[in-house]
Amino acid sequence: MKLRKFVEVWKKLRETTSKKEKIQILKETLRKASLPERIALVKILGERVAPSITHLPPPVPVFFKEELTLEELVTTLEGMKKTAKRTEREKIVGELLYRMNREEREFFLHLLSGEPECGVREGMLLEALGEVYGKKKEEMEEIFLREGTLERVILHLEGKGGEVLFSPLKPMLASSLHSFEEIPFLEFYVEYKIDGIRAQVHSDGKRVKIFSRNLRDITGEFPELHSLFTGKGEFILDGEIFIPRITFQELMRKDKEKTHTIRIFDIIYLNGEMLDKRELRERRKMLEALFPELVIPYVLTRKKEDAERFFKQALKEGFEGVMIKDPHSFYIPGRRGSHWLKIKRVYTVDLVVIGAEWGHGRRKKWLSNYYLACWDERKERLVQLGKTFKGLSDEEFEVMTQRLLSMVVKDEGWRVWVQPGVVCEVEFEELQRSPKYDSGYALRFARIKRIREDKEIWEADTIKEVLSVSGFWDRSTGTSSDRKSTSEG
DNA sequence: GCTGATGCGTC
DNA sequence: GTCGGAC
DNA sequence: GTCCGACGACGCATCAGC
Repeated sequence: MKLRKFVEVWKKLRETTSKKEKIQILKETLRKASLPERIALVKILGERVAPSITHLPPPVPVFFKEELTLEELVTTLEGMKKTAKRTEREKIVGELLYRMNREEREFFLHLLSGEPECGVREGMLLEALGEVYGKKKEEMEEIFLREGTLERVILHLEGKGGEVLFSPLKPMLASSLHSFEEIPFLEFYVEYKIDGIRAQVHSDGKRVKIFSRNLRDITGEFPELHSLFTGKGEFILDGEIFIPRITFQELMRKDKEKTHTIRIFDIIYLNGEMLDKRELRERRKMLEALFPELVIPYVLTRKKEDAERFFKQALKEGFEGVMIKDPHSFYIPGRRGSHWLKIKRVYTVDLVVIGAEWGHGRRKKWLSNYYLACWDERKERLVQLGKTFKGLSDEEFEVMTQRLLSMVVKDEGWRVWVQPGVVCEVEFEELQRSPKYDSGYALRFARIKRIREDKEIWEADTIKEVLSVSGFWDRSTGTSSDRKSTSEG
């Protein structure tokens, strides 16, 4: 499909806000398109195919007569993301620009800014595809869940998919639970939750491939794990890669000699059979028969106290928390349902707001990202522990913005520094060493729990208190902690 | 060769 | 990753 | 219930500019 032609479609999509109309447009376009064109189309509209680029280069003359097609654009952009260096990137973008007319450039700029911005994403594309291939909505969703990407949905519908082994599916996700009281199951699994790297392991008995949470092939990054999975038949497993007793931050460091290990918590495919429609209970049995030594530590119970006990044990051993799972649940790829629940350790401290950034998009009108600080040891100076934009409602943003604006001591345009005055109760999941902040530490997953109107700034915590609350020393020295790191606030 | 900026991956 | 909000 | 936008922390690779 000529790019020029596609841009016409894109403009039509932008012109209407009607979902029905959009689907109609997509349907007609898809129907007329060839297979490669269809794939290019769903990729450009439904995925983030464009790499980001900060400085837009000028058009670079290129002696090339052929008119740009959508397919060429997509393959070029995909190639860029993989291999191209920055200078190379700019050259490629420049060349593409040179070959585009005004309207094509307009579209391309939108694309480079992150998204095509025509109000179409996976959901609508899926519906339109369904109409083209004469499939019901539920059927399409089913296929999409299993295949993971729209491209693979198309191949599936064309009868060219069906390859199960070595084509990754989206891993099942979990929702958060904040207390053990809320566990909704009569009987449930409680498993250790490991703070590592999600891994989907495929094997046909000889070859092994490992995929990340985002379906990237990470086989080559963990050679020491391959031999665990050969000679045991055909299967797909779901698990977590980690190194015992080290923090997530250390796990991310590449230059260490330490060996990775893996724990498995699910099996999705075994010797020719997809197991996603088998109950977890059954899958667990199969997994245990196949890899007894690699199964995640777990208990099966009806008692919430057991869960709590297991949670404490998990923390003691340096894990992140526990997962609670319904033994009767299916494996639903890509879904964040209520069949899997996670309960993680959280810490709470009182911090002072020392600055804020203006928001973007729907938060444009508010100061929406707050700089958080605690006292240094002598309570002489406030030192920053990172920032957060999470936890406040729209209403609270409004109030906070006005309040902070009245306290500005330095206005830098995109952000302001304010006189310390606002104290917040902040929840976070881990204290990390920071190369960036003057405190030397940063909070991971920080969010504001509430504004402490009742507290003066000198009642905020010191760095020493933050360290102690988060059990930082405990974990790095490997000694166990009895502190009240809890999920129940 | 160093430093800071930028992009992308993990969570 | 988390969170609030929109659908 | 589910999805989406708005953004957090780090480490690593790359590269521009010195």
